[in-house]
Amino acid sequence: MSKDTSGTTRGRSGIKAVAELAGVGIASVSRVLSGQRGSSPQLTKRVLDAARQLGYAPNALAQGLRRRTTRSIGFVGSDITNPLIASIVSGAESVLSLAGFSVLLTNSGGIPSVDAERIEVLLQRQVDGLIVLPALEDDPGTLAALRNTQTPIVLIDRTLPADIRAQYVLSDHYRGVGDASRYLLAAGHRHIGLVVGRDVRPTRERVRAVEDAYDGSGIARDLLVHRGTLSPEHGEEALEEMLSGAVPPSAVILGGNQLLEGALRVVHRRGLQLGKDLSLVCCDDVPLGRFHQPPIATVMRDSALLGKRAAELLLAQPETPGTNEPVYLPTWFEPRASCGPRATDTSDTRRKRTARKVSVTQG
Amino acid sequence: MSKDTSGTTRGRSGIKAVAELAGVGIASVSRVLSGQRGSSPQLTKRVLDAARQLGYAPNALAQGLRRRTTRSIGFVGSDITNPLIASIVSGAESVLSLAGFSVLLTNSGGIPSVDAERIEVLLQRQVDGLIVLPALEDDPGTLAALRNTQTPIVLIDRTLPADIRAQYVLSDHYRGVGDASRYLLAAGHRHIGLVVGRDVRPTRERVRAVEDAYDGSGIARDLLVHRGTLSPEHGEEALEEMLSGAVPPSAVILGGNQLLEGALRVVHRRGLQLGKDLSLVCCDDVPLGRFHQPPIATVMRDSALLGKRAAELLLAQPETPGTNEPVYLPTWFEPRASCGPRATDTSDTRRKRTARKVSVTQG
DNA sequence: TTGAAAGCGTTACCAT
DNA sequence: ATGGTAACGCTTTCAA
Repeated sequence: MSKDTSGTTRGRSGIKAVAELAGVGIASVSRVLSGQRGSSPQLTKRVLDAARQLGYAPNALAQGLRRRTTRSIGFVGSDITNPLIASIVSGAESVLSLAGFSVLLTNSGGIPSVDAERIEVLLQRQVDGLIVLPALEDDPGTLAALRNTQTPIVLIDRTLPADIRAQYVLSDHYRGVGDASRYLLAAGHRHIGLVVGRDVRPTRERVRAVEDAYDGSGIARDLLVHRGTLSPEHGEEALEEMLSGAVPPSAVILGGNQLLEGALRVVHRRGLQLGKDLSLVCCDDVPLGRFHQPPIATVMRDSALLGKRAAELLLAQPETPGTNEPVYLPTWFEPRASCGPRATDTSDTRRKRTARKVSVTQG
Repeated sequence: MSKDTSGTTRGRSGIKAVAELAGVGIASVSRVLSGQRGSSPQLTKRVLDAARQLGYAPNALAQGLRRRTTRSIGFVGSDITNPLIASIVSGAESVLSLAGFSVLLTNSGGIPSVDAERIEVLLQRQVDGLIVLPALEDDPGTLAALRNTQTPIVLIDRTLPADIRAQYVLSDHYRGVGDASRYLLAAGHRHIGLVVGRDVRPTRERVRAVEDAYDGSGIARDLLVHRGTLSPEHGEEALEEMLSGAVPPSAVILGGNQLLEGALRVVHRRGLQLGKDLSLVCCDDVPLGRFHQPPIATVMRDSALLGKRAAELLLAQPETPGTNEPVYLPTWFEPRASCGPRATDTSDTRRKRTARKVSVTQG
């Protein structure tokens, strides 16, 4: 059982054991190991040797308790399974781990009360910072949890009431969706469908972008907005409902990549040909989106960059207390074959050219 | 600045403050708040009130230091951006957070030395358990890091030397890939290409599965194995190379979902029609795989379940010390239109029916 | 039932 | 340059 051939007897040894083995004081061990200068070469060597021999590694809990900093940050998102979120986490983690920070990951499943609870758990764990993508921007519980701390907070793609002390990393959804809308309008589409999620910043920006695109083109607003959750199921339901309506849109913008799968189910079931029978734009890339037949036009963004910037904001915090300007990150429209000119088919006569404005359907 | 309208002055208050405000001893506060019975109703009420009034939340660091358990587990994987890994993490997180555990997430980028380093960091942070998907099964550093601890460890889809004290959650790749192979052989394919990653358990099982499928069907082994990393780039390179070879396979199995994107680039570039010019099988689902034209035949598995089982093993650890049987989880082949019968085209005459056995190309 | 005090493994102050 | 010691915030004997 106990073959101690190796001279290295690793195990649960504390700083005390190192001090004893090295024949020095506990404080000296601490000093040497935390890389502070002010120790003689001999002492340093003795300590280092002893530490190595014991396989000593400091207890981060004790360090954190004493130093009042844990070099860890918490991430609160809805669902790591969403490639967009995964990418954000990945971007943040790469920056943070390089700086010696660890990431505490939490999924809330998009449930506001869980958001709040997880934020509280992470704060109890004394994280040095929080990156949050809350499900809602006005959930009392979530806001209370965020208000209840001095810990630096970075929000991604959300804007919270001004009394919340936080920094923001925001995507310029307005631009990408605006470009997509103008592209569609230029292609002759006059009735655009927009599927969005809950009332958070990206949703508002996207709606505004399409509306402004209509206005800017001097075309009467004829926008069909469908609100729900950003799930494949909602994507399916929303598109089905839109296409079954009295005046189906000839082009649809999906405000979230998770919607695409559901939407494609409808497209395939109905045997629609994208870019011809229906033009489709998706917000945020989906792995095989560009290999779909036809490729799916997409409002792109560098999602890993969102996470990186958020992490950088957190890391810079101590030095830069004042800079509260939100960080804006670009989006851009990549037209692909899923978008085509509006079919000038006979059924067009069916359309009532009433002065419909913006109609909203709850999903 | 300091509007103290609310009676609740939340903040950094410790257990001491609660004790003072309640006019009781520190120990009593601890007892009440950790839900131990043995306190009078009056005491309990006083404590609870004081705690609420101060917005007190215990410091998990101090608790962990004292209790010698942190209710946190570490996850070490290559890349959360891979939907497979994301799904595993998500499965684990759902089980763990329900049990009050937090997850420390780490990405190693598939670099063995980083695996080792991250394991060590997590151990320093005193995690109560580790879920690991190391890049290699025999990296000395990684093995040393794992050996150097009493902390419970669960490995996913990897088998390590017997001297490593760990539990295993393994997918039955043999079955799924075997079924896929038999399907292809039955469809007339005689020369199958297999793209795999590094020499880890899934790779070995997949190779073995195809070989055994040949043998079991009484067909001479004519397998072309391409080894590399499981990246889109390698997928592209591998397929390109295989198809450019003297005797290109008529069917290819991709041993990893990340390969598909690259492979599809080749397919589209060459204008190949899947299921006709080339049959393609992918291991592990890719979001839009079934919506590709034609849909991609896939060796499926419940990847979230891998994470869940791993988490459950960790949570059960204290009670079940002995049970060291690996947990086996199924995979299954879902044939889709990307697989078709072997084309009996003229170029068939070109094939030299030499007694080639298993040829291996390094990627 | 309650509370004082020791101790978890560090760090940082303050002498020496 | 070095080491003793008091905290850090909590849990857990142990006495009362």
